[in-house]
Amino acid sequence: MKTLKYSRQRESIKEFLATRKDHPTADTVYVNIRQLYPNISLGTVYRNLSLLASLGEICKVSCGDGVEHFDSNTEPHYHFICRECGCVQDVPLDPLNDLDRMASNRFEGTIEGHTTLFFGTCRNCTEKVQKTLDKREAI
Amino acid sequence: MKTLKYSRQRESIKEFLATRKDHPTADTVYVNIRQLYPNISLGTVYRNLSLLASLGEICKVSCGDGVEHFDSNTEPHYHFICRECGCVQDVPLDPLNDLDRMASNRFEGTIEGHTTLFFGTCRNCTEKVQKTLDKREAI
DNA sequence: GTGTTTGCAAACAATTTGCAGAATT
DNA sequence: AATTCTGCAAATTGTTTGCAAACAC
Repeated sequence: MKTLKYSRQRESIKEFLATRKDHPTADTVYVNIRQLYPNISLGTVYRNLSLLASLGEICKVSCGDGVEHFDSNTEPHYHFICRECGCVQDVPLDPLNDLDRMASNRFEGTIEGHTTLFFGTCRNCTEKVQKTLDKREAI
Repeated sequence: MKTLKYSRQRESIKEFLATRKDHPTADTVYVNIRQLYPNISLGTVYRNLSLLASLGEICKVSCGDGVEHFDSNTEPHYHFICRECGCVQDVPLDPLNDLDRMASNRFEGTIEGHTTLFFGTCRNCTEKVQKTLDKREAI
């Protein structure tokens, strides 16, 4: 029988994630938690992130950038990743459950859900690109 | 100036990928190409897969399973990953360009496109699960 | 006291890279 | 001849794991 025991490290990881709406990586969590618990180890961060994710208290977000991101928002929702700076953001769009039905109709197997990842240029990077163009124009 | 030179290894990687509609990983490509070129190295496979992907001749598919998959079909299309066996398949559903527009309306930044990954149980695994249930019922 | 969690370091898996020699143009 | 590509091995990166001590119940 495996009961769950309290740990301040786990608690503070959960709290930290809740304060962020970007989607930090394990390493970012580590660096930040260390300000409160300087002795915490990266292994502990990874262990707790996995545990919390398997308990459904947070969720793992894979964006194809080679690193896992973590999100305190466990409601299914869409994400965006910027091709310029790699930042990950939420897209405030209700997931289309129709998509699952449409896919089921054309797929031999059981479809349980989907994730959608938008890509493009984030607001900040779009502005930067615009400024660069403006400068060129001014010459 | 960097011109592209022919290489049989690269050619055979491209040909191999074209014969497969599952979405092999670099290692699977490696194991298979080795039957034709026993001396090929994993590094060469990785280098060529990246090169081909950046040329747009194949594409990289990230499924959140920790390994990159590669696809000879460069048309944008949706994918499915099985939670049981981890296999990756195409979902024959036309990508919804509307989604990009809907997301753009609610997002400050430039949305260029999206990928969608369905998850669930593939046909094979669904059948297996069904057989297990049948057996239990029969007792 | 029993069982879980931690910090640390070592292990691992996927991918990338440096380099001398082979292949392509 | 000039340049690109390959095989090999070593390096890098992100993540997991084994273990003794610390902590929670």
